Amino acid sequence: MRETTDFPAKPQLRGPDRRVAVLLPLPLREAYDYRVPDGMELVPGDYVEVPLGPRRVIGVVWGPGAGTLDSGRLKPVVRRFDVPPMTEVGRRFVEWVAAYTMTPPGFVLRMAVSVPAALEPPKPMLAYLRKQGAEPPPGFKMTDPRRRILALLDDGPPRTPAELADEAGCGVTVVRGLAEAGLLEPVMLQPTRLGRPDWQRPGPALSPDQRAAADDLRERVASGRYSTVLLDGVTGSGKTEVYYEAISAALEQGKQALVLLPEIALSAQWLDRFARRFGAPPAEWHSELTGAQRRDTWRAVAKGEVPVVVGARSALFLPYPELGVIIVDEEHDSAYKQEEGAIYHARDMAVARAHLGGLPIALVSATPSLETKVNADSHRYARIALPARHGGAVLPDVELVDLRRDRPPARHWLAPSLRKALTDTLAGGEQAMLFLNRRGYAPLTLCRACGHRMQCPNCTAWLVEHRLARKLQCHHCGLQQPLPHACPECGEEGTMAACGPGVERIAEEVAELFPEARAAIMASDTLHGPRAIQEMVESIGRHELDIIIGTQVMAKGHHFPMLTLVGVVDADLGLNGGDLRAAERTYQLLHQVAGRAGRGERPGRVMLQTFMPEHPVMQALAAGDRDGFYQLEAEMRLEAGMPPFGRLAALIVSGEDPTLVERVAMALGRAAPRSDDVHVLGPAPAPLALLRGRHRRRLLLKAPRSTQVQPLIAEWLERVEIPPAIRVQIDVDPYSFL
DNA sequence: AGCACGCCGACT
DNA sequence: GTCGGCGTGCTC
Ligand SMILES: [Zn+2]
Ligand SMILES: [Zn+2]
Repeated sequence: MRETTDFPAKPQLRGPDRRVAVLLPLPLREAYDYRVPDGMELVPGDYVEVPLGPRRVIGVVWGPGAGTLDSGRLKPVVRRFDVPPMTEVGRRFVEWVAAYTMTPPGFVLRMAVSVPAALEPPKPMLAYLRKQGAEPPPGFKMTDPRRRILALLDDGPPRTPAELADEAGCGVTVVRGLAEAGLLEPVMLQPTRLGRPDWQRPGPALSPDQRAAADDLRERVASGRYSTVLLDGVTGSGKTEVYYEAISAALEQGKQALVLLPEIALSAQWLDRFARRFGAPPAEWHSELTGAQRRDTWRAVAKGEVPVVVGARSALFLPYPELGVIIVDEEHDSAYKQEEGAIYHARDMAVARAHLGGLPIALVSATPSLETKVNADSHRYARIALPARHGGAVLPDVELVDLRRDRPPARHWLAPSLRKALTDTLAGGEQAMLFLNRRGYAPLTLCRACGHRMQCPNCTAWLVEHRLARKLQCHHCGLQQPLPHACPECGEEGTMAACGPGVERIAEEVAELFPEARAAIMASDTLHGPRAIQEMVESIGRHELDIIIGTQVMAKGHHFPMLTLVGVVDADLGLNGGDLRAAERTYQLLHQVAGRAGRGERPGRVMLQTFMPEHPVMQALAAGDRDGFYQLEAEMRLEAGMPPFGRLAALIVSGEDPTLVERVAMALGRAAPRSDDVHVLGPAPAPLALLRGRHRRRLLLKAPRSTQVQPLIAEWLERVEIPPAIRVQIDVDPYSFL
């Protein structure tokens, strides 16, 4: 079964001096050699434990040893884990991501071995069955909770004490009491696997357009060759049913399917819908999983027991034995860009993963990224366009509210026309949503006496007032402090004033305008975890709420038939600040928000409050002119030589000492590569010039699209000495300038 | 990334 | 006199 023959140079694996290169999940420059002890057989990809200095770490056998170190200094591999080895494709993917993002390979490997506990065999869990024919001992009171647990066990599989207690609504002590009385039969349980999605289950009837799209995708999956497809269709065009067919085709081949979603789009609604189609939910992979869930899922994926994974960007690094298709839903979403640690764009890495693995990938969106759109237009990617479904959603009517004329009262943010629309909607017994992508009560607090502004000491950012929590908060580093009564600058009391609105303040205005209406805030800090979101979503679905005031968490994937009015409180919010993608992202976000209005029978109405109704983003949204917007945006990028028509890479120089940061940044600026078509801009203060106590300066390299920027940057960095107190982060294809 | 080694300030 | 601060450097 376990062959050692696929090593390119197998002699080192056998014979007297057997050594292997082991890549460790640490930011080291290369793999380290280890001696293979007698009796141990290793293949590339094997997960192993090795000594490193005084400690033991896990690693992955990367290939035959380099042999540069004399064998006397080699330490032996401690043990091999009993898990299927990382595949060749998996290892090449780690190397590819490392090379592209200019991250040490070990650092990328760390994302692929993120759950060391998964390498150990699972500990069997204690579970209980009803012991046949056992009678309660004399004096044993058959209480209600005890009876409920026995009844539960009479029909059903063995369950753990925790599960039983949970189902019976009592404590685990009740279960223990029954066990001590000899009424339960203990059994050891292997971790349970959820039901497997069944590809043979018939799907729903598809429209002819959906059928054609689904057939196209099925064929690509069956071909087992790489291709990238843009699946382009508005909300309600039935994209999801179409890509389910691709998943079904991958499972039919005995391969796995991966669905990537922005983290906040991974809702209970999504999972339910999947389960209805395939008879079982997929495995989930996201930041809210517990350690045990992570461990079981990782191990099950490695063993080929998980046919479908749905997850956030890190799901890309799970140990799939043989992926058959990747779906990137909401592919335009900026949440796919990982900005901390290894900096990568999961959508782009997914395309590379598909390429390396020889499998199709579908990028799905109603508002594709300009990158993807241009790739589809130039036929680098295929395109499947899904028209709006007959009987499906009609695009809502989008109106612009010109805040220069239609002014809200002082210290209020809802314009008269939006107030009127809210009144009408409520009178009609329908629901409304007010969208403002800003958490808290007010984004800025200032002193009316001296003008002092409350700023985060660690970041270039205002402190945001959270009135419900009675705190000032920094949204970048998490700093919290109580609201000051007196101005910290001039000492005057009662002069601190809230400036501008957040969702909490909008909720206040709503309560003032519509005291009878049932209103609630939906924001990531008011809803803790997917369960809270799910409860809120159900509550809205049951029409227990009239007005929802929401941030980004409301923009995704939830559909409410009675929600017919969407008011965007500040449509201009993302447009300020000069970000390269500001217009594109604002368009995508507002388009998605608009899609929340009026599905099903009722027409929807969307009102965008703006100070710049003439802005192309607003005009395109109002006119429903998607193609016109993309064309204009593409022309501007082409003109400026910006992505997707040019390439960017950013160097972020950071450190605690601002003068040292500046000195290193200047040295990098002087050593920058310059030629006719490669330019380096900066150093300039980075978008957050101070972040978590570190001062940051940025240099931006701009090159033609065909340029390979990595070698240029590598040479550039070698020309400059970087002191240890300074960190230089490389962001190839920076996404956000903010 | 850890973890040790190492060389200077305030403590039992 | 030691305890401990974290700067620097190594780990096959
Ligand atoms: Zn003041
Ligand atoms: Zn901060």
